[in-house]
Amino acid sequence: MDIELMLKKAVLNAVGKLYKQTPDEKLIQIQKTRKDFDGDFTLVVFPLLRVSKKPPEQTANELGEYLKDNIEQISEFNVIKGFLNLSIDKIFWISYLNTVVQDDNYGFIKNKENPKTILIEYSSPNTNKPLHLGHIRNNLLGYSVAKIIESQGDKVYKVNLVNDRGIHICKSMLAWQKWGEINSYLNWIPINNLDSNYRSYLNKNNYPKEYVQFCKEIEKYCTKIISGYKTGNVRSKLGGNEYRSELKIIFKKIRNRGNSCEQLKYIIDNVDQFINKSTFKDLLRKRIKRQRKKVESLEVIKELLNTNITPDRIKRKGDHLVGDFYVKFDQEYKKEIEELVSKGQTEEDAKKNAPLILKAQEMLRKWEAKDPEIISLWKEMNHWVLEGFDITYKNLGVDFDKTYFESKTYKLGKKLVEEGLKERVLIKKEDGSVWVDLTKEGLDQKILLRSDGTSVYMTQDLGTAHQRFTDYNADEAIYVVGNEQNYHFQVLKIILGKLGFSWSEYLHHLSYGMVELPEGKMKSREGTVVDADNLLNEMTLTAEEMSRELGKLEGYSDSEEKQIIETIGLGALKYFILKVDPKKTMTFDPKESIDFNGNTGPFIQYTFARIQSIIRKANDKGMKLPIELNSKIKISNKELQLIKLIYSYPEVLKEAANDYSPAQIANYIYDLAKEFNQFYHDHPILGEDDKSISEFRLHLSKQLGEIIKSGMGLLRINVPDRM
RNA sequence: GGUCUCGUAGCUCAGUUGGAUAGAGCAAUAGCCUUCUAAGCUAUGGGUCGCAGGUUCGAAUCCUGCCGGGAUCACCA
Repeated sequence: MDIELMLKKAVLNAVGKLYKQTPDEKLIQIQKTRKDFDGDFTLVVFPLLRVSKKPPEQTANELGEYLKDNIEQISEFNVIKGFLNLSIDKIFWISYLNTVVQDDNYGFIKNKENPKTILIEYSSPNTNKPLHLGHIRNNLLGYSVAKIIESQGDKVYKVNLVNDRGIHICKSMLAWQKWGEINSYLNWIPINNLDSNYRSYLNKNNYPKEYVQFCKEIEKYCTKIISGYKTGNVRSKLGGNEYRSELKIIFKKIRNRGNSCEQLKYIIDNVDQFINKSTFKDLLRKRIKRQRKKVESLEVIKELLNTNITPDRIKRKGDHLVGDFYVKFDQEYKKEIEELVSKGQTEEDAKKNAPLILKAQEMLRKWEAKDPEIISLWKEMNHWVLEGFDITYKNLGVDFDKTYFESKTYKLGKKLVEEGLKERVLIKKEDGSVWVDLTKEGLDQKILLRSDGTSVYMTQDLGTAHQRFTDYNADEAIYVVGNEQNYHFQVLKIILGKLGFSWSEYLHHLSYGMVELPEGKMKSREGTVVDADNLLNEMTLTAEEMSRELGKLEGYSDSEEKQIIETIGLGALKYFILKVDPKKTMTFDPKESIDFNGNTGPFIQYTFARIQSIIRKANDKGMKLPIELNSKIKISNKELQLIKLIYSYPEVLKEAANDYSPAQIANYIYDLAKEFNQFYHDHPILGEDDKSISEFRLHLSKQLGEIIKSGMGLLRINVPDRM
């Protein structure tokens, strides 16, 4: 039963009876009474004055009297200025709570009539660099909105469109070809810039297996020889003391390099020197025949060091490795531009003429011509990146029903354009390029096919939109894409409309604001990006530190500990991002923004854990929840307030689904948790003597816990039973 | 320059189908752990809702102009 609807009808009825005139339904404004006034629902009477033709206070009083006398659930009313505050009988609220407790999917809509099929695209990464903070917002939003819409009974398909082709990936490929030898890579990659995983990995001496083997071999041979000299087993004619001292020097050099990381670099840098030393080689070859194979294996290792790096060899996440090369490309490209400028070219020309960019463009052409060598490199590098993304997605807790690749879809849309030309919706210019004229819509002209007949981004998006709607027979499609593309989607929608697709009006752009750092925008070229994997890691570390400090991790096994800190760290991050209205630009301060007190994820998780603790204790006591609550008990204002909050949950979900706004759920849950903590503070639950009241409070708490879990679940945030 | 968008407490954000005295958290200060988890609770201070007009019973919310920040306006994606 919807009490608000009932009230509305009652008021309509009352006005008709009292003033002999039925007002427009829109004039009946029922809203929840504000906290600082008595009452549950408020009727704003100002709009009704036209009908009543009496002053506001009098009108309100007359209506109040009538409603109190005629509506069973209305127990009290009061009038302040032009506001009629109505109080609903507490018996109603208690019985409402009763029905809610018995509903396992409270707030969710099941078996909706005519459910819609809705596609939601999010993430849409480029395969040339790892995911960053902006992607985190995108992914969390996309996943959460999908869940929220699903909760309202519609069928949702989550879709990812991976941008795996284009000049950007060629840049990484080219840099890999040029500076990808392991030797070279380890030389230019700034060790300090490597992520913490990699650093700790090096410090643990877990070198790539080839290096480990290499170092071991060298060391083994050398000690063997040296000890041979010492014990006199090696005859002097085989080498003499000169070898011995030489080997000693090599060892000393290696060992003087400080940490293992630098030792490794030193060995790699000087591998030629070691292996080519005739002394060393000859010694191994001639004098220790049995070791012949090992000498050869040294050659193999040398070979390996001169081959190109892969994620496997260095144990670096593939997306990060490819990202390294993207950055490297940019650095070298910049150098070339500077050089050309110093030789007298304008910057603009230099950007076009730099050899590197020309090569990258050539590579793209080869790719389009399906050059086998390029294609296989492209496949390999994309594979690395996608493997890396999968890990990040898994850590974030997001997934997809289907992944589209631009390499397969980029040619789509041409047909649509051709048809558009036939229909004379589009125009062909003299040079053969195809445009759409949007000047009537207050926009510019937009190109759809280049003069050489190839498609642009827009063409492809037209095609994928069409394909998706047909693939899924969808009713709506939502694109979770940053607000920098507002113009693009505006145009996309108009063009699809012009091409005659009626579904174009059901294409929504969920445009979210950028995530900025305190210093301003994130810029990958300037290194001011917050890497997604790093951030997730650091959140967990902070959570661990915090929990230890508070002594919350005592008495847990390692795996329980790990689970708790991950839940908390991730919860803090996800909540922080999702509580902000999607469309707003948000600021993220890595050091200060992430808090565990106040309006945060951990605060809510903590509240949930508290409730679970009470329930555990109740079970221990053998307390059972009654099927039917005693509706005659007295309940406090705080308790009433909590029931009213529970009452509004379904409405919050509905609004959040309509507005694509997880933030509304986040803020609601925060409210709920805050109110609960206040209630908890001064209402004993298990310690209450009156059994009916104790049962009621336990009931109430349990239900609040359920809603916290359910709401947080829609934000993809887990809640721990204890913390 | 055109178009779009945002501007609320020192900071991060709620609040906008027009409704009562504009709310939280962080930071600051002062309190509360022999009782269900103190990642909690209570209290204090902190505001020209960017500015100026307009619409009306009533404007942070709607309209216009201005100021300030951001995005976008490629035969890039």
